[in-house]
Amino acid sequence: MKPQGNTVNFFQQVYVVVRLIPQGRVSSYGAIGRYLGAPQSARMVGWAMNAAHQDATIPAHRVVNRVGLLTGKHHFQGSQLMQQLLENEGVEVVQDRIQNFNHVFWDPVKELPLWENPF
DNA sequence: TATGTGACATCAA
DNA sequence: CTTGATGCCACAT
Repeated sequence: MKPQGNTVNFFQQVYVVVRLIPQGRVSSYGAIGRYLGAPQSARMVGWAMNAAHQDATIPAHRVVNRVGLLTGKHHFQGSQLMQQLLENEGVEVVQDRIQNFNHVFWDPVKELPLWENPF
């Protein structure tokens, strides 16, 4: 156990939550951070994604910032790959921004009961 | 140990 | 709408 708590676990948590995002829906760094009990650590979520963006089992393209802007698209192989993936799932994207963001937004805190939480 | 960095969030102007 | 500043926490060096 770690007295100071969460190091690797935080990343693992992020991965777990991201994998739970349904197809055709998106979530935000802040929302995931809140779900993990760290509402101020949205940057960590981004960092976790950065560390995991090579992991194909993690749908990183479904994670955007709070306004639905595809801020992380430059980290994908193709400049349009992220948008392509989202549109492929039925998410409308215009000028790197998700349309109807409120409609497709998936907040783990609201949508997800506690059952998936490994803690 | 200290410093810099980041796929963010929020507020002020 | 934009820009700038601040907070946050883990990681890299």
